[in-house]
Amino acid sequence: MEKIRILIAEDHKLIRETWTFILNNDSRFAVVAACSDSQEAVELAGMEKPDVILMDINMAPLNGFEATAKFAVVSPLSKVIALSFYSELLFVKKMFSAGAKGYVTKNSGREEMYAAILAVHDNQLFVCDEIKSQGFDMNLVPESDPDYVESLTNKEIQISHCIREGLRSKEIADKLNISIKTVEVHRHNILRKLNVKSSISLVNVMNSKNGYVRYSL
Amino acid sequence: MEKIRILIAEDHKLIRETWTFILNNDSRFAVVAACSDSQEAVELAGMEKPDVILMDINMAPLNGFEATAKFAVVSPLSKVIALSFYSELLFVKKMFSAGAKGYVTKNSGREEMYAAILAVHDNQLFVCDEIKSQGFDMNLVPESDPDYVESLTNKEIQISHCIREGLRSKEIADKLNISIKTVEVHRHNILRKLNVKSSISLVNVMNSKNGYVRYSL
DNA sequence: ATAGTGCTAAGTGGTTCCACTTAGTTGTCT
DNA sequence: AGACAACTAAGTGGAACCACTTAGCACTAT
Repeated sequence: MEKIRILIAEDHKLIRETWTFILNNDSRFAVVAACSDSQEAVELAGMEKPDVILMDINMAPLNGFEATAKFAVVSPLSKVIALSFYSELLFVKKMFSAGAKGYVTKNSGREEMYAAILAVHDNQLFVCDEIKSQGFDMNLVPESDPDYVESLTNKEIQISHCIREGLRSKEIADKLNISIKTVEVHRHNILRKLNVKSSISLVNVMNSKNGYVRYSL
Repeated sequence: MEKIRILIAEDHKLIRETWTFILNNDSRFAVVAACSDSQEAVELAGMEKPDVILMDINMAPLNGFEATAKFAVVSPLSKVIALSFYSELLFVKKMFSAGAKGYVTKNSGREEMYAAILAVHDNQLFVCDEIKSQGFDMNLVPESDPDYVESLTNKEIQISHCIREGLRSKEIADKLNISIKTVEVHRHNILRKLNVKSSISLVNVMNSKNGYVRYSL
């Protein structure tokens, strides 16, 4: 039985070193490379052609989505498992749309990680229990639908920035010279499109480095 | 040479199991107990009298400060090392004031964790490089430096973390087993003390490491 | 010309947040 | 014993948020 060859891309040093250590101490696995830089990860994937790539979605300079798309080019047979501290369904859907085969949050156990690696290596999709319990249905991920998550319009992007800066609907309305009701409609549409449950969650999504590309104006 | 006996209190299952595994595979250390509940951690500390306690600062039902204070009662010789994803200096100072002997963020490496455990076990104080690089001076930890800012109380810090994570007052109340009205009072006091006008602004302050808010576009 | 998209905005109704007050309990320090 | 701080929690009132609907106007691509 050949060992499953693994690449780890994770910017938290503690977690990266820890997983390298743990997986290398299990006869089923072999960590062939580990790095904290997503661009480097793409290059390493091209050279090593690992069976499985463990990929934090919160990385630089490429975010998890962009990196996953590049893995498909440089090493199409590698299976990507996304690692994340957050369990926002937005991220899960985006990562699967980008081509990931598994998604594991940091509330998962070690056994769950083993299961994830074995599953994707066996050509199955995998999501951890925490995501499942939030009602995520793997069958509803159309692999071929890049716009599964709707993109924001210009106005929505502008207003999402205002929200992030802590402005209230009334203040945004004054600043943009529109009605507060219009702002509220936009706010509602933003939350719906990004599948977050409150403006505070929106701020977290925007403040996280993995930021959703289209936030730039 | 006796092994250093360690208790791990950490609610993220992945991290808890991982560290249990790693430390148990090092001849210098022995993990005698691990749990995800801070109250349970206090009880375990009383029974096991571990040499070192690795303690996440954001736990329930007791937060890291409260738990650290209790450790000093039930097992005065145990050295507490605080673990945190965040590096706000305010929290570092609070933990040292509460009696912690070390502070390690999750950006630290495995070797740094080993060093921390060995250091506190040898009656030294320890902070990780990330904290040091932010200008934290261990010598300036006067057990009594209360008015740094108008500092938050333990409960307020705990609740501010919950707010940051996007939890609503009701959800926080359920998680901490207190009334929603109590949560609202704490929330109000947090905003007043930190002089921010909304929870969203609070999140921005907390998401920025050094107190200013970055809005990179 | 017609359908589609985006921006605008009003309305309704429920929930949450925010500000502030009062007040009982516990624990600590002097 | 008295003062003080922290935590608890109730109440009041108003503002803001959230969900959803309807609908007019401008622009564009088929």
